[in-house]
Amino acid sequence: MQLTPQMRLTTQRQIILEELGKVTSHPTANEVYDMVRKRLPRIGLGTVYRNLELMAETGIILKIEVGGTQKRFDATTAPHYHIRCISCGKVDDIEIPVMTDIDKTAAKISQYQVLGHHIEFSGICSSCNSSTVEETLVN
Amino acid sequence: MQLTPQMRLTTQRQIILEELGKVTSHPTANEVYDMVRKRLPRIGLGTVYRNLELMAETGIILKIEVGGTQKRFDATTAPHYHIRCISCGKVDDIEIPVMTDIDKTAAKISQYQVLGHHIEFSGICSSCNSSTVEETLVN
DNA sequence: ACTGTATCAATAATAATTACCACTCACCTT
DNA sequence: AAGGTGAGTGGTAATTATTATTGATACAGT
Repeated sequence: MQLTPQMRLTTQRQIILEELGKVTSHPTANEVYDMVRKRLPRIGLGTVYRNLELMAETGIILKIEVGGTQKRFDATTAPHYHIRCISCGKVDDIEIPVMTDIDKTAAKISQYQVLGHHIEFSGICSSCNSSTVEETLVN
Repeated sequence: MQLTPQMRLTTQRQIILEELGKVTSHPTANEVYDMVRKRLPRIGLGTVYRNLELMAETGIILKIEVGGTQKRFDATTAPHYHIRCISCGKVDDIEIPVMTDIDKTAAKISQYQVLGHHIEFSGICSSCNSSTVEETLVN
């Protein structure tokens, strides 16, 4: 973990980062909390929020603030796109090559200083797709 | 407004839709509430939320649920992309041609049944850009 | 060991949205 | 046009996700 001089490598931070790195999904703060709590039962939810936010600021992890009501976090910082299941809310990476040129196109036609872009696909994941209509109605 | 048989055309709905249609920005529910309240001072915030959600479901308007903490609404339902100012949170349309082919590419390489995609650019809008650092600190 | 600061866990506060409920009014039937 | 009915409303409470506060604790440098 890239630390600034006054930043401490605490057990909580190590474990939050380790657990986030273990999964390929994009957990919410609460899901990270559940994962970390198995190893650190006394950790506070606020600590998880604070540190995920902090790591996102320093660029160690990625904060995905897209569809859905909750923020999600991603240990992979290299630019990539996401796909969200509209049924269960799960977010996966999608291996579509990143379009580096459209930022320039955007800059030309808009009044904005363009910093980047993100693509989010929406769809239905395989597990939700195999569910029957009856099961979907239960959710 | 496209109504289902048991759906009623109330004054509230008409005015919400009218006011949303007047602006090219993408107001939040609360901003729509402020706009509508000028003509219907006794309208409830819940009514605005309920009807924006309903109109988004029936496809009359578009719900933009991407970056930022609040949902935003758009009277233009034709597919198009957005650009968000990371400083003030404002969302504008961006006139980049919609890529119809990448959904098929996404479908091929993912396990999902792909339904669509959305691109959100991020940047700094002209008014925020012209602000001095001092002014930015005040916000 | 002492002091200053970073971080913690617990909890309170906030922001955005949704749910609830008694009353109202848009629309159908006559 | 008048009456009946249930979808919709406004006001408020509840919920959800997140952030701030606080007092305690741990660590680094002297």
